[in-house]
Amino acid sequence: MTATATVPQTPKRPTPEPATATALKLFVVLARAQQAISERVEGSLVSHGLTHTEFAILEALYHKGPLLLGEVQRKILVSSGGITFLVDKLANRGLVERRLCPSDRRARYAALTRKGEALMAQIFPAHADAIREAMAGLSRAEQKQATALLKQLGLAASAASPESAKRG
Amino acid sequence: MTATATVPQTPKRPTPEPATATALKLFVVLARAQQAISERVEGSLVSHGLTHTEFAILEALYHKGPLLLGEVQRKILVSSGGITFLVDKLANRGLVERRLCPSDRRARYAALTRKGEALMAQIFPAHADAIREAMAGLSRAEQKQATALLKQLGLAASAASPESAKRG
DNA sequence: GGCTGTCATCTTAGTACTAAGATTATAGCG
DNA sequence: CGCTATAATCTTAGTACTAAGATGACAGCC
Repeated sequence: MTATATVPQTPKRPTPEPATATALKLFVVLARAQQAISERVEGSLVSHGLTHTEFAILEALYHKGPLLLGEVQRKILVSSGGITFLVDKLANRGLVERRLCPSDRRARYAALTRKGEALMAQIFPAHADAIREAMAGLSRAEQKQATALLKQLGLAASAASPESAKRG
Repeated sequence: MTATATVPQTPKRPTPEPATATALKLFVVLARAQQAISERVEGSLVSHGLTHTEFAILEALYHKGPLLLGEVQRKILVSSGGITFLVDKLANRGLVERRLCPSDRRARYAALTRKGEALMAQIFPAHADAIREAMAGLSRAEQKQATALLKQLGLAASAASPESAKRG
């Protein structure tokens, strides 16, 4: 690890074309906003010993009821190995259980246990509040506007990308 | 691992209050859009054997010139251990080098090597193109609108959150 | 019924990064 | 000058998840 003494200077780089510069700017701002929001909201999950992804699983089951592991996987966008790992962890904590599927012996449903239901009933309202507060930098109308723009953006980006469909 | 046979059913959950529902929706859409965009853009980095974070370091150095490790860290929002780890990796690949700081014997500058400069000159235009294409779901005006909204959102979320300032 | 391609989940090895802490150096005060 | 609090970077142990692959089951065709 050789370190060299020098004085730093800002380099000259080619200026991007305006349409590209606009896209680059949005890219950076989008990533920053998402990170800031996530960190803000994740704070309320840490105190319950839950990662963002674990919570996402609990939330999906809470609102949708029992789901096949593959359905959960596709809903929260994790790998197949990841869903096994995460459901194992939640099952070990007694929050989730696996159930047989009557029509397909390969498949398994993940479902909240009573303990998991109780936990979600307790923490989901606070989580929703944390999200509401995190979004308070925008008015309700602005939030709807942002939602419409981002939905359009996300759908277009997903539609043209094979990566979004491949996860496992 | 006990699995129980059952028929899945959708549960009844309390309906969130409208302002909260709007915020929840934006939260989901924001995360989805960010993930779709990231996956789309990261595809072009993988072929060069670079992770998103590695590339972010290279890009920061490419545009700003040599930076103290702590400056890089704060710019790309990683932990202090992370910056050491990542700069080590990039240095081992000959893309980045550490340089002494004349005024502070604790500090180190990270700087692109000639090899790193050449790589960035090669791949940054393609990366910028990938971003432009990923954002093509929105018109230029819509991109600017989204940028303004997200900037406001991100700044407000960061300002009220101590987590964004703590990264060590 | 047998066969083949595909699917659902699990297993395994690996990695990108974090949190906590250690070490050395600096800044500021008395 | 000495002391103390703080700062910059590195070290270490750990973890959340991925990619690749394995295993058993299902669907559809002949």
